[in-house]
Amino acid sequence: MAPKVSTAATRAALLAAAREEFAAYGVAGARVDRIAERAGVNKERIYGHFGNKEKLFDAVITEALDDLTAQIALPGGDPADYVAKRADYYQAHPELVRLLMWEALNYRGQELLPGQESRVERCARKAASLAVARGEEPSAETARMLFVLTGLALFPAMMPQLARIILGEDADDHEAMRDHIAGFVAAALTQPSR
Amino acid sequence: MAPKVSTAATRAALLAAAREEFAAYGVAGARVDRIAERAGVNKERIYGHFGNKEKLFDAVITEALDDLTAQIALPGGDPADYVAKRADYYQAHPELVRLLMWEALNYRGQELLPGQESRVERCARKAASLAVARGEEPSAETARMLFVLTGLALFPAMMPQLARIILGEDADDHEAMRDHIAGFVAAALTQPSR
DNA sequence: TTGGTTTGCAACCGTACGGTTGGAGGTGGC
DNA sequence: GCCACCTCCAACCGTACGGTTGCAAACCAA
Repeated sequence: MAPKVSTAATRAALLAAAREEFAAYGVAGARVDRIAERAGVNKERIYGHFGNKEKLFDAVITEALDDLTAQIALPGGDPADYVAKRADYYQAHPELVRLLMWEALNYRGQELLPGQESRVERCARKAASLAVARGEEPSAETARMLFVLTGLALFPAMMPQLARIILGEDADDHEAMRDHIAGFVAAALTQPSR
Repeated sequence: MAPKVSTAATRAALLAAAREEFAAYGVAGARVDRIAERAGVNKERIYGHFGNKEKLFDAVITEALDDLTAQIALPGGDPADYVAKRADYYQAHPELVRLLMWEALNYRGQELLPGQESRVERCARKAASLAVARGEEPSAETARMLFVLTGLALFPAMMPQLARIILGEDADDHEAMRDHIAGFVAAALTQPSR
């Protein structure tokens, strides 16, 4: 049998190369030749390891976005600080933001891919952490709050074009936007919950 | 010369068909044969009117998103109500939301397309309206506030997959999410501005 | 030592796709 | 009435692309 390390290394190289290619171009725009070249592996190996281009995309999405939710810390006592840190993280990792967007566009109306259970679980723990920090029981309302905080953190990195239209030259001032969002969250959450 | 009405009708049919196709599939995934078929026009007419597939996409983006900003009313005295109405609008028009996302993914790091001046101008007027409603002078801060309100309204329609992960079955409860967001905005904006 | 399995490669295949071409019909100006 | 121009069509073209094939090398178990 061939060395397992080598087989695993081939697979890892393909996933890393595919992540870059799919982040930049999406499924339809990505090219399997470019992925193979970037990985330094023969393109037939993509079919050997993953089956076809779309299954490779599924694998990239599952792995990358699971990694993403693993990296993001639990909300602590300060939701404004949490959102600011997340906004910084997303700004620093636009390729992950773009994968989230390709995910949304590509899997519209579909069930979650297999393999996303831990991603769901981590988000449930984040919502629970947020509830506890607010002295509340976890509920649908705290899940919505987590979703809204996630949206506030993500949106600037997702929509640079819209930022350019609304903000003009200020669009590039990430710190100002991050601080504005943090202030917005602080203002919203110093009120007693509705 | 051929009847202008007929020429304009061909162009309009192509744009309408292209809007649906690009909203669903993006540039790379869209098919010019499908666009022509949907428009009931020969595919060569796409090249006659627009030049190539990407220029057709540019035309669709410019027209559709200019229409979008024209349709959205100015923020009035109640930003929470404004955001709720916009959230409802985006939920009812997912194809426009998707075009915004394709725009963001496709034109990363590029200058705005020619023809978007009125879109920029309308957004400037919205930011000004928001400032006036708050008894403030228009400033970078009110532009950021408009951007944040836009993000809050858009995010649920943009990220149904993430909604599914964070909210589970509640992801389909648009009214609950819209009201949560409106409450969040009301709470944030009853504070004196920082 | 041999045979079977696994992994990987170079070369190749078929077609789906964006785009082009040659010609037809209608219209208006002279 | 003729010619030039505009617009549109059916048929076509070349190639970029996802995916496949036949074979080689390495490894392991018997």
